Amino acid sequence: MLIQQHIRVTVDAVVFGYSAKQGISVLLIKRKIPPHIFKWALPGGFVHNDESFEDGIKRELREEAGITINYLEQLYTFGAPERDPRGRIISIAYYALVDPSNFKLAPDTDAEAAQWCPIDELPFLAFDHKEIIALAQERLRNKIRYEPIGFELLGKKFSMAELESLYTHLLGRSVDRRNFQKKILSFGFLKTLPEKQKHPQQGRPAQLYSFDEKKYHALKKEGIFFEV
Amino acid sequence: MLIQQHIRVTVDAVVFGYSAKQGISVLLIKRKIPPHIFKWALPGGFVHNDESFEDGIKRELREEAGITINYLEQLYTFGAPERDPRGRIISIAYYALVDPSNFKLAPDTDAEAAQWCPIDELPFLAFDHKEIIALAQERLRNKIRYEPIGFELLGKKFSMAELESLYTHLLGRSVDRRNFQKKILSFGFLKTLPEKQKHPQQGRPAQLYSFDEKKYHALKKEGIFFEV
DNA sequence: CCAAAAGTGTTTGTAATACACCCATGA
DNA sequence: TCATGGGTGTATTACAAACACTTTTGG
Repeated sequence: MLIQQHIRVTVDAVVFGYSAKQGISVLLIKRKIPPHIFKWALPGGFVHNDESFEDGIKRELREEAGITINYLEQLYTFGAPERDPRGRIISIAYYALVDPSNFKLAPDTDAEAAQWCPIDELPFLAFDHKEIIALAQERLRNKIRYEPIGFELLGKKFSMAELESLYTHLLGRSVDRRNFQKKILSFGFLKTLPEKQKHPQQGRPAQLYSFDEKKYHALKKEGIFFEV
Repeated sequence: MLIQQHIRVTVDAVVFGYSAKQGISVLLIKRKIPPHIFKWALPGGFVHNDESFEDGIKRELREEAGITINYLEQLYTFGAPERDPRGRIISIAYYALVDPSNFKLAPDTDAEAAQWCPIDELPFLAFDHKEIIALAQERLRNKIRYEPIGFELLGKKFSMAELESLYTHLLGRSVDRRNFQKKILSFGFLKTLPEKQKHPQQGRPAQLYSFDEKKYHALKKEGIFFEV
């Protein structure tokens, strides 16, 4: 039984960014071709015949937004027969974590505009992209409970308060400052830097930390647990 | 930029079964067409143009083995450009849990033979299927720690010892019999049946239990945690 | 010296762990 | 009555959770 397939394959990315002001944001692009022309959508596009999914994602993100990715992981493959009006098009969705302060958004080819949108203020989105974001958010919320991937959303140096605020946003609830610090430091994958935060807007300058990837990977091998 | 895609899409399933004698097994089929003719492989095949992935999986499993699925979940999509000698063929992998005592394997169309193979005694497998099984096993091991999907591998009635033995196999370590029972019963989603195991080979007959899906789903909504 | 945010320890409750003897059955 | 596997309770330990005052800085 040989059936001629007409299925096309896209990759789409849910790119998460974090800033103290806006909280968790997602990168959206405004479509400049049909279908759903001028609607907001996830960055992504058709996979080339000879490239891996990850290469495809990175190419699209370069083309559409010019960003630097800290973490990239496959999320889920969406393939409902009616999800795209152009015919059978499946989407292999990835999610990515970036530090938005690291670069300026620079839309290039397929997208009219690339923009950060706070996760709680999403506009109407093309295709099933809202569903994809919802799944990515759930995955992220689960994942940070047993792997410290939250660090990928921060810059190289950060204060304990910034880290705590990030987790507060990710978990959707507040945590006790003292218990949080105790727990995080007990893992031993934070380096205490010999410098303090410069020019706080108000109050005492905070100790700065950085993430020690070497120590983290050593810990990870013996199985980490990370409930905060 | 329009690029003509030539990517074909398959679905493959890692079907887990459990028996007291063999432990955790995976369903394999012997290929009767090239490539990798006469090699063992995962059940699966090309997705039809108008069917969902899950429908495709179920159709393939019906055709190739005639089995009844208790649990089915998407695992990962494999798409390395060189993973199939026929060209660019990606595989959307699912994993499934079944109760093997529930049916007899009945190979039909594409497969010469369908057979259970203990997870620790896998033969050479076609394509990247060994990698797929490894990922499925890891996922299963993680998942049973926060959701009681292990029950899908058992029959309707089971003794505490059978359940414990299942978890021992899944987790790859032994657990304390008393603590295990205490923990499991404390969740309250087991029904104590008014009957005992008949004709034990030796020793005292065991109390039988069944899984109470209603209570489980109620619990699940308020977030279950299940470390054993 | 005042406002603002950072830093820090102790107590209490709860859940995980470790551990050993008696019970019911079939041969 | 013996061998085999099933059933059960308690003490200890470790970790999570709750909680408030002092310190440093800039204005």
